[in-house]
Amino acid sequence: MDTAETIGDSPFSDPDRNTGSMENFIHQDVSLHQAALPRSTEAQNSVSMEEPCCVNNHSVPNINLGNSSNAEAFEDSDIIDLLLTTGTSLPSPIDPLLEEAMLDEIDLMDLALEELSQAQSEAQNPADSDSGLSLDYSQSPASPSGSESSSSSSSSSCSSSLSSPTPSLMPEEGAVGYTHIKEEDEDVSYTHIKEEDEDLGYTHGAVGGYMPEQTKMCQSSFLEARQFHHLPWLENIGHDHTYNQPQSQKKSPKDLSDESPKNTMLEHLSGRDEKRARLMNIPFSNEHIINLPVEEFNRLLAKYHLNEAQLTLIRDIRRRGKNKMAAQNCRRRKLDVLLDLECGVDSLRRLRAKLLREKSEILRSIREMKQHLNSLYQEVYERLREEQGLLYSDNNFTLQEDSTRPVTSQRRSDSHSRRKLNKRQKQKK
DNA sequence: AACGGTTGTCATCCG
DNA sequence: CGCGGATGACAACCG
Repeated sequence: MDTAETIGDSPFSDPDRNTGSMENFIHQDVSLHQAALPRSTEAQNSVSMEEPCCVNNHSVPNINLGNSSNAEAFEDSDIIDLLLTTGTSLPSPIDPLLEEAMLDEIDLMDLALEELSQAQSEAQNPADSDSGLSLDYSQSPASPSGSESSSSSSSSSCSSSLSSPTPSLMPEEGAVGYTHIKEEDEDVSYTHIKEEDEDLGYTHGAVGGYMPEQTKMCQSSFLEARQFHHLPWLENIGHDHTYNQPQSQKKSPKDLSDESPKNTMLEHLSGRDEKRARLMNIPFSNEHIINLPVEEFNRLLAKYHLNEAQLTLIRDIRRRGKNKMAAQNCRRRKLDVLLDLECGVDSLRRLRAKLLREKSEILRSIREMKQHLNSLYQEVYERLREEQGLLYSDNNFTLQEDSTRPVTSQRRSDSHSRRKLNKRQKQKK
């Protein structure tokens, strides 16, 4: 069952998410295409969770299956009871009504789901397509690992057009650090440090914990949600899984080319720690302080004769820098978890709708079989009556519509009257 | 001006 | 024990 597979395919449990990500995309595209096709009876059953999920409740409230006016009106237990009782000899008078009502409800649900799918396919025009969006990720610098690169481009496809935070351009804010240093502008040249940097062979992005390998099932949901509600938080999420890269590398060409006075001012204001480092004559860049591995970091410290204040500042800078990245990772991860949960909810909703639809199909076939059986009974009874018509009156037969055993009781009464007749004949003898 | 979102930072826990 | 990552909490800033 594909739905079960999809449900079990939790983004957290998939060890090989990178390879599966593109397949998910293909599936989604196919599903979208299918969803846009005219609906057929068979197609109803093909609704699976491969369709783009993460349809937020708030974005399409009319499909909320939790709505009592919708398919929820038929509780599962009711349907099961219905299924169980249809096999009994007592035809429930509400059976047909219930079935019809349920079918109507399910049809309404189908329509709602179909409308949703069409809205999704319309939202994903070529310019907005996932692949198109992912192209923007070519801007992002080489990631520490190839897998992460592919992961980021695929899993965060819906977000790449979104404004990725460029902290390097943001003014420093928030709590004040441990070392309070009077901030003055001093022009300390780093020219002599460059050579040292190259010797270190330091690779950007070596630091970082969260290696997101998750393939998001719900990329399109971002587009949807943004399209329908323009949720501000969604505009900044975007599953940008290039968490571990130094923020200076995450600057897009657009940012680099944007040399407006405001940005230059921000650039100037940014880097409180950078200024402190200059003030304290720290002989290497903050980027190195933050991103170097411990061993190389210690080696670097050993190369210079630094006083206690300088060492303290360097350690603070390193700690703050690492924690800054960790906080960013943490927040993005939190959003990912949230989105995955939404995907899970949506998948379960779809599964529930599918199961309800299957149940209705089963009920429908049961009803047809009962009608067929009834007609067979009637035919048999007509032939019996033709053979022994004198024994029965016409009003003796009343076919009970939609009953499983209309003739059984009839047959019982027939045999009963036959026995009476034989008894009378014997008495006459 | 109030408010919600974003971001940096600190404190703390944990491996 | 120190280090580094994760995360809750807080504050500053922004739209």
